[in-house]
Amino acid sequence: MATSTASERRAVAKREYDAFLAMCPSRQLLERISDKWVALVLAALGGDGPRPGQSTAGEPRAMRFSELSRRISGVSQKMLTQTLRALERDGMVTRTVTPTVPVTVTYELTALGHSLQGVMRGIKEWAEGHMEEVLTHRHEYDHRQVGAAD
Amino acid sequence: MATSTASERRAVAKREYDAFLAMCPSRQLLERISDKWVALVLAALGGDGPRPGQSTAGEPRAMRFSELSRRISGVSQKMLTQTLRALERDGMVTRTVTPTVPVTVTYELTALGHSLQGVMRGIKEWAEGHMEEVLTHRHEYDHRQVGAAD
DNA sequence: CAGGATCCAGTAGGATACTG
DNA sequence: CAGTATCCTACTGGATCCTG
Repeated sequence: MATSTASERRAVAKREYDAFLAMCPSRQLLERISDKWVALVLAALGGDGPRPGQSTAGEPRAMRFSELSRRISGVSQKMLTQTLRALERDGMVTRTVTPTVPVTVTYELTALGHSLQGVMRGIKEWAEGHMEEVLTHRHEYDHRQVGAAD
Repeated sequence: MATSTASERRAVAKREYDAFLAMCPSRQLLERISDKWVALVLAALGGDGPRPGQSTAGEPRAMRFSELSRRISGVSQKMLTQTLRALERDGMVTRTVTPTVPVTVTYELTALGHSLQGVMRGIKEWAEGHMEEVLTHRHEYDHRQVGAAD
């Protein structure tokens, strides 16, 4: 509310906000971004993952709605729209409408979105990279249930 | 299953698994860990966040069920149990039962869990650190709806 | 093509009560 | 203390239909 600069406020915020507290706004933000679709949309816009053909992987990139929809297999258009709206509202992506014959809409990461993507990329890559290990643990765990009682 | 080393398998996995694919196991793993409770439990066990009093912040630490429950405000015991079970099954945490008078159960991060926690910590901190910025964007966005039609 | 509006099933998740 | 079991609500999210 005061006339402090953004950097000033943010420095304070780091100490003020605590996601461990149920009532803290940062808790809601954590819930928002702790979402598989958010992770995948950011990853897609961030140029993450194996792309068919060569590409400027790792570079942020504007993508159309249908393009995103194809890339993130299994996402419904409702969820995609919803996720994009939320990300736009939070200032993570920009939505650009080009009034062509059938309208063209592109989404692109903002600086803020890109900073989050950097962090989220780690999550997705961790999941992909530790899959085997986790699968092994699950197998073991499930067998301990039916197996020996020790 | 084979006799390859963990690092060998992981190197392959990195290329095999793709969370963009709906059917890929890594997608399910991404869904699992893209959960606010997972993030908070890992953060708690990882010694994250401002702790009342001084503490060995940043160091993994064994915590009791009730302790976790208190630390993560707003979590129901059902969700906490469920989250801990899932994390245990996936090999992220160990559950230790000490047969004292009222039984004592402690949870602790495994090496695997700790590696994930390192990544997740970024998410939580990002949320706490960029709260102001996001709040500002939301405010702007919401006002564009009712405000001038440009 | 991009997405709003609806309907509706499935499930996440809270409240409560009981147990070793 | 550290759960398990049950009930029940509310929201998630998919499918479908419709519009600019």
